[in-house]
Amino acid sequence: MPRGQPKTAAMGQHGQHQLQMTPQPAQPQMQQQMQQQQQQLHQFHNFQPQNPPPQGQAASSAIHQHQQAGYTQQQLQPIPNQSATGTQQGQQQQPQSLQQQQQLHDQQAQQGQPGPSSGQGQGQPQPARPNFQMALLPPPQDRLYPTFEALQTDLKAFTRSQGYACVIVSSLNRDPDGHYRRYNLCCSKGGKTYTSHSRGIRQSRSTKTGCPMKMKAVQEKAWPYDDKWRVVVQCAEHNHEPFTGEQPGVNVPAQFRKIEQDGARWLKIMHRDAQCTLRQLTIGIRISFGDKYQYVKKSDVRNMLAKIKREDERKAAADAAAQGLPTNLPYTLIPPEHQPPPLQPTNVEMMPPLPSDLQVPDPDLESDDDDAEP
DNA sequence: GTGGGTTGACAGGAACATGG
DNA sequence: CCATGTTCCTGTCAACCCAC
Repeated sequence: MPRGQPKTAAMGQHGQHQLQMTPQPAQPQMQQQMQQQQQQLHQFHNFQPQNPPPQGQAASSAIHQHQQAGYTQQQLQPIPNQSATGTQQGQQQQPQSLQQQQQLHDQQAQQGQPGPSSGQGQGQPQPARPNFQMALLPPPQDRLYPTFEALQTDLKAFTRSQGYACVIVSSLNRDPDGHYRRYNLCCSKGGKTYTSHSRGIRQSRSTKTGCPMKMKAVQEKAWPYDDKWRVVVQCAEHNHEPFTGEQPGVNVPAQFRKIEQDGARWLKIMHRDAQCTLRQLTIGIRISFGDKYQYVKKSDVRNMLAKIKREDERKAAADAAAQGLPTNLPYTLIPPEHQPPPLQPTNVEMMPPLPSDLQVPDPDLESDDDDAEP
């Protein structure tokens, strides 16, 4: 939630928010646009993984990574003059000094242009409302996946190359085994609205922009799907810039900063055994896993260490409980040999039955019908 | 700069409503 | 019955804040 901005502005209905950067086409035009995009993607139906581009050719590490994942360069390469060109350039221009980047940012700020993430050509007049749509291409819809996990993995690789992330909005339509057959997905900048319960103590804000992009992942039984999973894009529009990845953690969706089991194990060892500091761990995990954790922030590492600590404590408590020991109680138990002997059962005198004139009928044995004859 | 506590944001599941 | 949308709840994440 942007600071000082009413919730309804940031989380408004689709197409009504202030951050609408893509002009809303008429409905038939949008359909045509989507069809064109799909045709563009369709020509890669039988694609083969490409060889890495030769040295010196403009190809970011992210593109290379997703080529390895099966995406062609053309698929991943946004159309020139779009913001994503700058996005990719931003990733390519890593050697550029922070000072230079700051100067560029300052120049753009003075010219009223978006930040370096929007990557406009220098010295040329820029449109006030750039269209980021081609940079944020929707995922291909012509692919079938054996599992939802496979779909998710492929989707994640594609959306990462396009500068956005997808999240699950809801899951539904369970089969007899209890497995979901459909997931509603959306851009991480969109999705469900959130009614804040903030008491104004913290200056926190939502990262949502009310992005209308949405799609669904469905497992369909009928031919030609044969119980396979596929993606159906319901709205391809975004209302925000793609994330740049120019600096780790800046503007990068949390979904691409998530530390998985391998990273967590590495952190655990380096923190506990090597006694590395938070700063050392952050730098270390960025460079030790290739591009996988290149966007991880210091706060991500700290939160992961806290999670590891919580899990360790939980495990220790579970082990203690399994041994019959107290877990997290503020006291300890007296050993059995020091406890007093158990009390012997004693005979308790029972109450005599009530006299007949003091007895009342049992309500449970009565009829619920008040009008019933006795 | 770092570690840790605190607190708001939000992902995801579940239940329910609605309409074809 | 199925598809879709909405709301509520809970656990986790993200980031603010402060002491050191």
